[in-house]
Amino acid sequence: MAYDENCPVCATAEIVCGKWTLLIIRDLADDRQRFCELERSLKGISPRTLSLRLRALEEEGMVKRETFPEVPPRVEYALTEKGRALVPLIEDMRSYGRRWLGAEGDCTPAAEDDAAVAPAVVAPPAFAA
Amino acid sequence: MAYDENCPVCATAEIVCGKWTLLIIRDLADDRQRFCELERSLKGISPRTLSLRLRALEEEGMVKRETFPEVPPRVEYALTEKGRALVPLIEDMRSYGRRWLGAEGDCTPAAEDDAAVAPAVVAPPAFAA
DNA sequence: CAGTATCCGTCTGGATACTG
DNA sequence: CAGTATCCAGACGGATACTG
Repeated sequence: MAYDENCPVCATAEIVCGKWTLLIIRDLADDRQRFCELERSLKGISPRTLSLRLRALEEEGMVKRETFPEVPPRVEYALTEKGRALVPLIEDMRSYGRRWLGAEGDCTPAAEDDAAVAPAVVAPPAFAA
Repeated sequence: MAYDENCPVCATAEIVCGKWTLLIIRDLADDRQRFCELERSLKGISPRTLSLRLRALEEEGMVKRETFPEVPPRVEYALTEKGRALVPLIEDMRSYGRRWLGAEGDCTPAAEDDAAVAPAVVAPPAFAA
């Protein structure tokens, strides 16, 4: 982009401006998530975009990526301290949206849970070529 | 864009995402500004973009436009209550930028004032064709 | 001064398919 | 599951010139 890097507002704006960035932070605010969980809660996001955002967030140090060398590959994403520091910003946005934009939904991953029971494993069968 | 309109965070994000939007709000936070003043403090913005943003902000009810039928045309922009409600968000961003992004500048229009003395009128001569 | 019109490049992000 | 590769459309925004 092209504005003053030294301005704290501008600098934060550059991070915040990505279309899904804030939503990812929001989804990660409650607890760590795996790639596919984010993919589901961020309904409509493409794997490419999610991947890009996650990578950028990781490079900026706001998200921590953890890999588990298991048979069904598992990767979890969580906020770092730097990332968590963004949460109040999101809360402000939520308040604003409710108060001035008439957006009443809560849009939290938990809210759109159809079955609260643990799905345990979605698809344990092999997938190797 | 394409995400949940009912989510307060998403709804606010759509407003906040425009490249210059937040900066305009910030510049208007202190006091009302005219078009050319914004053009100057938002160094680098094109009149087209400024015009578009201002118009959008006006339609969304965050900015109030006031015209003065004077010989050198004068138009001033000011925040509405709805627009002013965005200021705390900007303050959060400023704090974040300072604390985590190492952005130390303040980027306020007043700060980059070269000569504090009133320039009175920059170019009073006629400009009519 | 306060914009608008036109043109055009860039970047973002979606769709789809494929891999480790 | 967790991505990556490719292709592509459309939005965003800059430059420049011109008008009321």
